[in-house]
Amino acid sequence: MEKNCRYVAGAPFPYQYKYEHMAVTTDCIIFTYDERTLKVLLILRGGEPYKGCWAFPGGFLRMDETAREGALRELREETALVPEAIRELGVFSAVDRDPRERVITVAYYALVKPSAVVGGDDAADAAWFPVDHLPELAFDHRQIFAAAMERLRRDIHFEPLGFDLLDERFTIPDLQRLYEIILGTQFDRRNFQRKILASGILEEIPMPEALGEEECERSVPRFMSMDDVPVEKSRVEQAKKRPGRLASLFRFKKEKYAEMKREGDKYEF
Amino acid sequence: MEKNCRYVAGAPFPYQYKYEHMAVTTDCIIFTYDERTLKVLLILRGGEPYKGCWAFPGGFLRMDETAREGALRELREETALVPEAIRELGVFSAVDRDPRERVITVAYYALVKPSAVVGGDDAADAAWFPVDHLPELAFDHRQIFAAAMERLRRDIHFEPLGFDLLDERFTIPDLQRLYEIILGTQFDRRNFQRKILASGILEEIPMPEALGEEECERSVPRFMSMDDVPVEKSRVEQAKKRPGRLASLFRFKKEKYAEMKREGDKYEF
DNA sequence: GCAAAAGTGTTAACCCTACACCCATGC
DNA sequence: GCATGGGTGTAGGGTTAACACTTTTGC
Repeated sequence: MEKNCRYVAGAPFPYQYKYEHMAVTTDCIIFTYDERTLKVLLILRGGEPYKGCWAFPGGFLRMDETAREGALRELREETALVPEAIRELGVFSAVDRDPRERVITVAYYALVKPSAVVGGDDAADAAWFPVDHLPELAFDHRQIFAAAMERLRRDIHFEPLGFDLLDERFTIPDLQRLYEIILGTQFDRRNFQRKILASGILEEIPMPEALGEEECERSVPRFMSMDDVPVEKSRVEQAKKRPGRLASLFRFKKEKYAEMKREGDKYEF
Repeated sequence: MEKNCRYVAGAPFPYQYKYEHMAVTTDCIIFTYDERTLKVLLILRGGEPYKGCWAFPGGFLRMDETAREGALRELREETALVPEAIRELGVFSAVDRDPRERVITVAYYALVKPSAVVGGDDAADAAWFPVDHLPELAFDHRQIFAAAMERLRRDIHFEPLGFDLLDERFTIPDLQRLYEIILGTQFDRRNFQRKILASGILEEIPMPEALGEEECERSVPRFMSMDDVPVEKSRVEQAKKRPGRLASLFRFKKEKYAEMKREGDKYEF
């Protein structure tokens, strides 16, 4: 087979090809839900182009990794996050989307719990932004973001994505608020409760256990949006704030959902 | 900005880079529905690698075109087909999927009417294969095909894709068979009819017009699967074949569906 | 006690499913 | 006539949406 490329060790431009090649990058749109707000993770760009602009974490794809692996690697390097699952969002390939050279990007999106946001050292310039208050974004990342929001809205109907955005234990009203934010609609409180419970994927956490909140080490959010102050919202504090009956805590029954999927029962919201 | 690449005119390998680059290709999975069978379009590979194997139409992405444009161009060049719409299926990026060099591919899928299959000269080696009788495929195209089938099954629930696969005029029983093949299920004849009519996206073709079939130039299928003989199935011939009442002809009300989409009414099957 | 938030129950409208029945056509 | 396939109507069960009522909590 005729070779179309060669490597010239020591040359200033050692990778040489018969035909022009483009660069391939990956980008990750990471959502979380905290303080009743849907947020995405952005990185402040330290170098050109778009220096000083915010952008989604990502970078050039290596030769020895798949696009998915590359996306996860860049995300880990830049933010120390390791989401349970990332989903392919699509390819963005406008010819002039990067001023340096022809670059196409494979975008992924993922959902993380607020409690998953810990550690990560080389990411002094990472921050969470509410989805409706994004700064100016580098490259075509505004367009990528729009695609991610639309996709999230579509996918949440058929997969219990909301639970990936909430902490281990959550209340149903909280879950409802999340769905309302994502879908931009309002639901009847009572019907929502019944519907979500009827699906059988929730498990109530009995009271005694629910009260033992103090022992549960709550990790402090690692990245904060600009003018944020970390707020510890234990069940007790939540109760102290405003009147009204305390909501019960629930857990997502992962195994039950996995079983439903195996059996072919389709989850739908 | 520091340059990472250069062009050395006249050199045997004129495109030179500081960092290794991968190649990017596009592939198209084209479905059609003919003779009560769901089929995909394959190209017989004339060169290495996988010479003599069948593969989906596609090729290397150029520097001056988006992935979508590249996919459409390759498809046009190889098969003379110009589908109304192609949808991104996903990126396939296993590191060893191409023996020549590192190649990732952006796959698209599209649906075409049997009548759209005409002309195209440089495609002597293109052929339609029933989806359940595919030959051995080149590269990871078997895996790409599986993804395309799954995707088609998912998408058809929320978009009237079936109509893209049928000719301008079709009967409801034909449409039902198509849905059953794609989804692998059976529907009640009567409920199917009512449901699809209730959606309001079909328009009946009145009898006199429906009978004027002869005038309607039917294009002869351009590509045929191996052991196929072209069969002209006019309404009259269809009637001649087997007993039973003739089914009415319908047309897909494209404008009506576009309007529904604008209004936010979601189509669902 | 009062307002606010959470949880439970009820009813009526709607939709979907499973049929029964009738119409048109070839043999 | 009879078998085959297409088109229309209807009754019953299940689901959903809208709302009333009760419980728990802060002030």
